[in-house]
Amino acid sequence: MDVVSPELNSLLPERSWTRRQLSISISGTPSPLLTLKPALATSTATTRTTDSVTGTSITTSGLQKLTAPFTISAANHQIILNKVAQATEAAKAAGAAPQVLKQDGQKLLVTTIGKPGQPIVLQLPHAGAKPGGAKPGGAQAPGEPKSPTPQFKVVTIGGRAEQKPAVSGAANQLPTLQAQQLKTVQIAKKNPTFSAAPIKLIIAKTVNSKGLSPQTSVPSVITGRVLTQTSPVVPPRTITLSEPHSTSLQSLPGKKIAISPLKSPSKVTVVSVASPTSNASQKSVTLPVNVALGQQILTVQQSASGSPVKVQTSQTSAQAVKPGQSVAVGSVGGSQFKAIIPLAAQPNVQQIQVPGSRFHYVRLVTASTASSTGGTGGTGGAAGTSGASTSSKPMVVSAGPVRMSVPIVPAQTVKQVAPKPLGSAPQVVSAAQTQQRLIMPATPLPQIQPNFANLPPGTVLAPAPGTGNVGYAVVPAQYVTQLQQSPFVTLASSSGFPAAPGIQTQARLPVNGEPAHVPDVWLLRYCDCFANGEFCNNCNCNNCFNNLEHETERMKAIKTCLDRNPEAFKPKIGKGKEGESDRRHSKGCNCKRSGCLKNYCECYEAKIMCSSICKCVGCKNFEESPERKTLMHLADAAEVRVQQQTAAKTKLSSQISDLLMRTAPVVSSGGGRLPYTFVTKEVLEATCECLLEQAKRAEQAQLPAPEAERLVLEEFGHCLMRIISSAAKAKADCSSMSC
DNA sequence: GAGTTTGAAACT
DNA sequence: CAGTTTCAAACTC
Repeated sequence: MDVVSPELNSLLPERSWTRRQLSISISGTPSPLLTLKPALATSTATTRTTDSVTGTSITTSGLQKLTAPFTISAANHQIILNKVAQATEAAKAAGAAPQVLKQDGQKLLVTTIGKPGQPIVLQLPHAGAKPGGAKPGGAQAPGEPKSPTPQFKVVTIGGRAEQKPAVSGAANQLPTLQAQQLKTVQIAKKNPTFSAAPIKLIIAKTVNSKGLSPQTSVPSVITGRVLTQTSPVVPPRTITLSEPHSTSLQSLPGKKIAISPLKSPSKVTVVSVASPTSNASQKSVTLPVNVALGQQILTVQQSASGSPVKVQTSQTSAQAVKPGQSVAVGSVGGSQFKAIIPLAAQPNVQQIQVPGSRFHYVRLVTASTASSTGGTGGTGGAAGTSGASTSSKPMVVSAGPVRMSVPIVPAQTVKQVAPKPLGSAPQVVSAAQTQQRLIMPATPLPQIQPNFANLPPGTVLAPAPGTGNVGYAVVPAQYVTQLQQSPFVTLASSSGFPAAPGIQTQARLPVNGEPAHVPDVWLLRYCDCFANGEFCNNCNCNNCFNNLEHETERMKAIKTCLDRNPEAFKPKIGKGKEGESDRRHSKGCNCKRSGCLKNYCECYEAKIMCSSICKCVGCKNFEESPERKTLMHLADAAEVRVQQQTAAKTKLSSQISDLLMRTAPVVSSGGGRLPYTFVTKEVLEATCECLLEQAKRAEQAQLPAPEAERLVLEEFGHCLMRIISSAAKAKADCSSMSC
């Protein structure tokens, strides 16, 4: 479950360590404290760094006792918890809340992901330790005692006693774990800004509601996870990982945030944020932990802006992700994460990819988002989203129906949302600008209520209450381009959804006000782009409605499809049942003639074998099928041949190119280097001079014209002969020199 | 490239 | 649930 190591404090503004509290709450959950699922040993420890405390039981404030032996030593600034796993296992068995060690308001969240019986060492900050560059240009809350920000060398989680640097090399590899999902996300480096306000770290996540525990239960549709630092004085401030300028996230050293998944208490998700101040800030930081089966680890790493981001999961191979791109892990409907990475190139457009959903979403952030100052935390189902010094608002996922939204403008004001170039502050095009047009009254579109679980195109992420005119639209990635090109403008309206306060709707119409033709939904059903939740782009489709110009109609079609089949936009290929590691078709194929050995078969096309849920006839796409084996062999052989041919072609091409380069004489002809080209500009000029000279001689001799022409032609022939002779000689010389 | 085959999706 | 329709991709020639 959600676990936060003390290093999380390094994410926070420079504040007194002893007054600092870290907590994790799920977006939408009222409790500001860490809602740790006790599936694995997790505990929250509040310690006093001035004293050395040893014992076996600490009464927590409202939480459980930590019965495991522990040692808190101020001398070495460590907290050693022994066999916490066992203790927390008991808590788990009892279904109890996470354990907390609490003294003087200082709280450490400890997880025992590792083996039972091995101690957990938490490196506490040294008294008087300096922030260590953790607060570049940060602001501190007025009146707040200025205290050094602790530097955490290491927080070892998972039964490892040795301390490791916060940023380590690739040597720290997770051990091979079965049924474990390792997810590594790098977060683009962000400009550090600071605020003393408490910080919430939100990792949006689509949640399978079935796996939600009471503590993490959120409104049924969507949820998020929030790491919260609470303060009795300053209202909580929320920062999402997606914030392009999220403050302390990148400015504090050594951050490892362990977050447990919402879905299942048996899973543990670890978010590790590398230190940007470290020289190895871009290196992979992997928390060396032993994780039990079924655990899920999400490692969030920080990297310099502009550097590629790698996403590593246990299911998919590493792939390069550009800064600003969203990184998606997991799959829709499961315990997946939606890690939102700031879009470096377009600060006000953040792409969000929902794992497995094949959708590419972007978050549109307006200037008001960036400039808005401070706000109280979220209310009700929606987590707090206001950020005092952040340039963009955290994505807030809320319960209930979610509706597409763009930055909402009060009254009749129209805002055009368009990606801005890198470096430019997010802006909202005001109504006075030329491209703005008032399209339609701000009325809700109740018919557009996509289910966030499915995250169809146009899903809305609502702004937090009290955050002003800020909305978030989750739209397909193509939306970004189309927003730039489209003559349409968006008009948002207030939401009428009681279950989703702040969720707003939008409606779009052509600029000329003409009502868009309602497309035949049927036409969209067979469009792969539409089925994939994408806008058509460079397709050959005629009268295409799957574009931004027909967004309203498209949204209706989406809703129609979802009404008909709530899983219409979910990927067909997913993981099998519990224990089935292989992928399989969610519905199974229905082939009759192809024997499931042609690409007509969706199973075969996905390179998976048919399963028991398939209704195919004469299926030959199973493990022992000789036809399938033969086909596989043939395919492999064909692939080998293609590779060999490609290699041969490449080699031949290279040889020819090399030969031409070596045999080409160094003869300049108009700047070009032409092989065996001797008719250069100089040769031509010389030849012409010879011909002219011959003509002058004929003229001086007063020869008749035909005779003069004959002399000129003869001279031309002599010139050609000399050119040819020179070329042959040069070639012979080149051959003799083996050049 | 045109025509045919095939299966998914939607409809009845 | 079965049959039909429609469609687009896969496939064949």
